[in-house]
Amino acid sequence: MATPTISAVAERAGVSVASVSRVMNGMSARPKTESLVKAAIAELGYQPNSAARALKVRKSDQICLSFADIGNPAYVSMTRGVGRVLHDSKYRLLLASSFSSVGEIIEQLRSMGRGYADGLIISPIYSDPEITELIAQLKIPVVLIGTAPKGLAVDNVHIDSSVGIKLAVSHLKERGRKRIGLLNGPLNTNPGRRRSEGFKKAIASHKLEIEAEQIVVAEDFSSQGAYTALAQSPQIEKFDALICGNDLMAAGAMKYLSEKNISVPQDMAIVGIDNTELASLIRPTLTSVDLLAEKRGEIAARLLLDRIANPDRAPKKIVVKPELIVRASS
Amino acid sequence: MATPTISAVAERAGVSVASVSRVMNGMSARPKTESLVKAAIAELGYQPNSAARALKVRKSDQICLSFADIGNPAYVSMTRGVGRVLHDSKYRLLLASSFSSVGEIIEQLRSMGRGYADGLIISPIYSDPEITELIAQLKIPVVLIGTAPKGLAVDNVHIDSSVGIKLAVSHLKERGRKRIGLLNGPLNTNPGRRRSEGFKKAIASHKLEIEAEQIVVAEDFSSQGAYTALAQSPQIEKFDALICGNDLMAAGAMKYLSEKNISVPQDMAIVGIDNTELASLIRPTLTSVDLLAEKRGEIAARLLLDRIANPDRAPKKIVVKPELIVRASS
DNA sequence: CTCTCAACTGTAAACGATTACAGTTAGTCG
DNA sequence: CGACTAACTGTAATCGTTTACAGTTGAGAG
Repeated sequence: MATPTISAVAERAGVSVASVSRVMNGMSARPKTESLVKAAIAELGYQPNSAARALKVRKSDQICLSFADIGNPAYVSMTRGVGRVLHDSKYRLLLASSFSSVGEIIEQLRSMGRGYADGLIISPIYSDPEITELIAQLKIPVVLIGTAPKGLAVDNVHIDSSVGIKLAVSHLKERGRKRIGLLNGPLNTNPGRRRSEGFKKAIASHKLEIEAEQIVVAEDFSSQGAYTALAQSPQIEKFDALICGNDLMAAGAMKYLSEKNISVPQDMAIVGIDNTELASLIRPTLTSVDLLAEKRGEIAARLLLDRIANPDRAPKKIVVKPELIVRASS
Repeated sequence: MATPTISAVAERAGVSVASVSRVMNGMSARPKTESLVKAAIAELGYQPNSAARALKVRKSDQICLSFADIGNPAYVSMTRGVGRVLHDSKYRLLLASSFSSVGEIIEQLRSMGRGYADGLIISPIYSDPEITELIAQLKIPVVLIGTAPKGLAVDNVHIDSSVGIKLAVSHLKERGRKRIGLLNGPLNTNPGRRRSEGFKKAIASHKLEIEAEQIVVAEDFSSQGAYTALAQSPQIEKFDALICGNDLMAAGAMKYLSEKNISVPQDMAIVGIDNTELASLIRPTLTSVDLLAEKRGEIAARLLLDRIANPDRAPKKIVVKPELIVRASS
């Protein structure tokens, strides 16, 4: 009852291994050969060994998706988008998540040289020249989701979250808010940095109408982190609008505010980011900037498949536009 | 600049390929040999080809996690638990999600014979004799999360969700609720079926105190599905308590109720299932039965690693106890 | 009936690692 | 200093496929 090999099938069908291989791979064969082989395959329940095949053809039929933390809903959506596209292809999805340091990303990128994936979709939360260098040296196609370091020739799906913040700020301004805060996550991450930059730019472009602005940095992008950060920044309570680093943080902020009897949106407008399902489930429903993570995952996966099929085309950069979804909180 | 092979390293170091392999795998070697090899590896940036290794040693260093839908928060938590455990091992995590039919699960199980995973953690949403049969025939260790078909000798992590429902019913009864409904997901799924069974049992054991009970079946486990199902079951509004198939459904139900001006918990107590982060973020905060998905994922991963290390031990069944987390909604 | 040639088939050599087995070292002891 | 032995090293076979190349087949033309 050992797992049948291609030679067992060949013997059973009375043909050569080459013929079996050819039938398996859909190359032309005499009808009689084909039926003999197919019968033998069915009888033995033969499944080709993927390692042997991978060794020979230098393809693993796997695609690796690599991001910081599977706990983050935005990455989950991204995974869903990638998964949906790959589901209809021959590729399997290898998840390389939960790296918590630059060193780990580097480690992971190094190990891509072992050839266990035919392509990589990566959304690095940290920027680092060594990471850039490693990505550049990778011999498999790479799609980068997020801010691509200049000079790195890879396909790139980008969403300008600073535009998203600008949408939020303009919206708040139109609603007559004048004292706008940003409750951000850590600034040593790409998303954190870009949110702060975008916020400053947006404020600057409206500076006549804005009376006060402030950035509060939480220790992570969680609801608890947001709650704690607010508790430690009492002056922010005097503001009339708060943009939060993501929907979870917005929910954490709303929890804090309701405990302090600061009403949303009357006393304080709240805008989240990511437009996750959460936004429509909490009360008041949450205005949120949709960064279209699932769609970006889909696009990235399609770009990758396209690039695998067509390795020489020039790298593409696809820019996705954030959308502001206005609900009751602002 | 072709990828260096073990022979290149051997040549460079002036030793045989066998020695290189031995140094790579930590077997004893003369100090001089070891340093020569290590230097050559570093100079060439050698990474062993995983397919060649897999072919020879018949191990892929991959573990497959297979479940219905990556969109479901419970599975996401599970993935997180599995991921955390595997992160500290040599195994990579292969995700096989999004099967939408029995046929697809079968297809997937079949392909496990290709040897691309050393172990499988599966949480099948449907039951089917053919699935059972295929799992039994698999030559790699399997851990099943969920209800194991009798007679199937695999490691199993089980949570008795009917106990969870019982906790919820008892709790509601203690709070004086007498007309209790269950807003369930589809009954052709394992979770759906078990929730209904548990509900009926729990009601039966309290039947003196319960005046009315009803099961409403939504078309899926989503918040939208729950919302729609409630809208189509007006009589349920007369009930004074509603247990929901998961937290998302509970949120959907609460949305519907608030639109109908039925106040929670005064007019209607709500209990969710899964105790996701959502439960503490919505208002009123949601009482929920924690099915400990993340913990189950962790346990499953550990069971699998243990079984890989120790293939002959008897199958274990680990039963996890659901916990009722009481919050404001009940 | 033989020849031609296109279409198919089989043989055997890869792919890049691991490892049994035999051969080589070099250290120790008398 | 030589013999013995334990420890290391090298050669070559092997894992299960794919595929180049050469060999075979058979249908159709003459």
